[in-house]
Amino acid sequence: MTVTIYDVAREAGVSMATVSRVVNNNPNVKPQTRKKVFEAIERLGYRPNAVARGLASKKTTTVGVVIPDISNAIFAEVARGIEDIANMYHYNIILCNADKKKDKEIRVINTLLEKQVDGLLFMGGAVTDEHLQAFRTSNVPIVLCATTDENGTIPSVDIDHEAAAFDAVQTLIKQGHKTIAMIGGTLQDPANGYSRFQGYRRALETAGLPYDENLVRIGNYRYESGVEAMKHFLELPNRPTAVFSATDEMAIGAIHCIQDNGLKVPADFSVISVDNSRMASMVRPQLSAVAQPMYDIGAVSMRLLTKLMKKETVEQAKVVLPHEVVMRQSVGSL
Amino acid sequence: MTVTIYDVAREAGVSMATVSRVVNNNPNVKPQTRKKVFEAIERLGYRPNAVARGLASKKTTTVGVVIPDISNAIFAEVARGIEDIANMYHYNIILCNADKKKDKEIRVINTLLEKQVDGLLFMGGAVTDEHLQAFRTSNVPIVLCATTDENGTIPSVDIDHEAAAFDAVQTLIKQGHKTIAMIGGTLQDPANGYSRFQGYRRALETAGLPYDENLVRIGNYRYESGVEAMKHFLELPNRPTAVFSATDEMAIGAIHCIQDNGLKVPADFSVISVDNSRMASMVRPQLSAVAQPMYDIGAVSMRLLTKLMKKETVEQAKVVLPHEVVMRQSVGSL
DNA sequence: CTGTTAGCGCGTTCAA
DNA sequence: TTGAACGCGCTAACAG
Repeated sequence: MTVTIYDVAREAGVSMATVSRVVNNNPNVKPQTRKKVFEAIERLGYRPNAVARGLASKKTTTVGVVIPDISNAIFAEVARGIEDIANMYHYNIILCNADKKKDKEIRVINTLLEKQVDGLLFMGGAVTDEHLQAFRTSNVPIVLCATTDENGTIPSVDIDHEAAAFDAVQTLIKQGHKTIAMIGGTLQDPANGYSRFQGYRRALETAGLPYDENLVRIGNYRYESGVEAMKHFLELPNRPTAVFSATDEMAIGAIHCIQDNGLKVPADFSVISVDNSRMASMVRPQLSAVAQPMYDIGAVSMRLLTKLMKKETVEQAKVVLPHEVVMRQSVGSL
Repeated sequence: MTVTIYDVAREAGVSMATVSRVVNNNPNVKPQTRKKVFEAIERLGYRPNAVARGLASKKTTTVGVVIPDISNAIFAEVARGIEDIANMYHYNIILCNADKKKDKEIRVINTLLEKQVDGLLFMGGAVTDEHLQAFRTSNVPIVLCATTDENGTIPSVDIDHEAAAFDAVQTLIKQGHKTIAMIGGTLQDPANGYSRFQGYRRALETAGLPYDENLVRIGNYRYESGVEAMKHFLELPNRPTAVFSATDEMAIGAIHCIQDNGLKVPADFSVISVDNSRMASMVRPQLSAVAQPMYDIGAVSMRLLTKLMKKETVEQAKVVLPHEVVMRQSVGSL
């Protein structure tokens, strides 16, 4: 049924070792022999079995990537960056959604390891001791993508979420805003949640502005929770004049909530967020946001992983990519 | 270094066959023996090698999915549907972006086959003879996802793109519109391009409306091409009163173009599209669109693939999922 | 219920 | 430059 390396060897009148050599581009083969083998391969329609190869060579040329949710535009962008670079280095990726749920994450990490991936890209929620434990039982390199572990022992590539949030809020402050609300993520989420909240507080503090817990609402990163949060702010006695959102989607929800209440952005409210997804320029007014280079985060982390897999020495195992605030139309001065 | 099934066997004082049995939940093992084996596994931290298993059993429990572009929200949604069901049936997915480029598609199909995937989900552009050729050399089931081949010989799951477009345009016609423009995709793309264009024409014809090629522009499915197309329409002497877009993104681009020119939707222009992505309700006015059940397309096609992989007989190898027009705010009567 | 024995398809010494 | 032989870690008969 399936044609193997033996069949090719017989057809070409050589040994299987020779076939293996030409398939793997080993230079120690006489050109004429090589030609004979290629012809036999062609004639038989031979397709190398990567599983057998993986067993023999202990390399699968596939890497595992655990991602929170591929249907989330932000992560999908990262995934594309990963796959492009993986492809460039002849790796394939096994993709697993884990929804930032610890149990699911641990589970997929293990099945990925069982499948003998050559490396692992982890994009998840918090990196707990259990994660560390699972990582430790593996002998393949791992890089954290768009996350970091607290003690920073694992290679990672991400932006500085705290600084990004700080810059966003400071932008608002520079425009004269003094009552600034925040729509955040759960503080359990170290990157998008906790760090961005810290940046918000530090910006307030630095400017000598008071912190008011009534001005922060925790959302789930999605559009709807943005409008919910904004509804709350609109009813406040000390209504804010600006809002900082941890994600584009929530920011857009907030903007629409404002507009639906007959108010205007940025005339009545300024809105800024972190992400700068494609959607930011696809709404009116166009959203001002701190740009997170999602594609690059994916690409760079995959590139880093290839180096690790080749056991190359890497100078910088913890890379922090730059962010930048891109001003569009949703922020105005007071 | 790595602990194998032999090590576990020795540690537990049984044969490797027995270890294999308990690992694979074979009932023919005395509970006590099973317990001994589990303990040994625990003690040694044994992790089954899926590659070796794959070689021996000729099954990898992984399926290949070739997708145009994971960073496109529509496809990402399909991918999520695929992965959820795959996960449910204990399959993993190897994801490959192919950008609807034939060469790239053929290439990834082959590497996927080399990796001995148990099945293939193909989501691409046109299914050419070369594709058919590549499919034929494989002996694993294949299902087309969000596409169809013309002669319909390959199992597939999709919506009826022609009918979806027809319904969208007819909605416009029912509101009294008589000059209706279309922003389409390349006619080379059988599903999103050609079929939707055919639906547009049939709707016009059915209503006795003339077809004017000046009223159709080909875009690239993205926002920017939507605004470009709309610019063109705005300058026409016989300016349309409504536009049908093949995708949400282009529709939103058109809406913004209209608004930026001081006109209003739906007062001055009605806009409708096919897709109904999350974005449709995240713009103002909210976009009316024919809903395409992307998640379900992914889920159903993966489910179909599992049946095929189990060699179950499937009644319906060509499933057409229903679409529905969801009216929001971007369509008004003339 | 358990163990023995063949492979699965290929990479890789080691000799020749 | 080539071939023979072994082993990668596991499943799957087949015996017992």
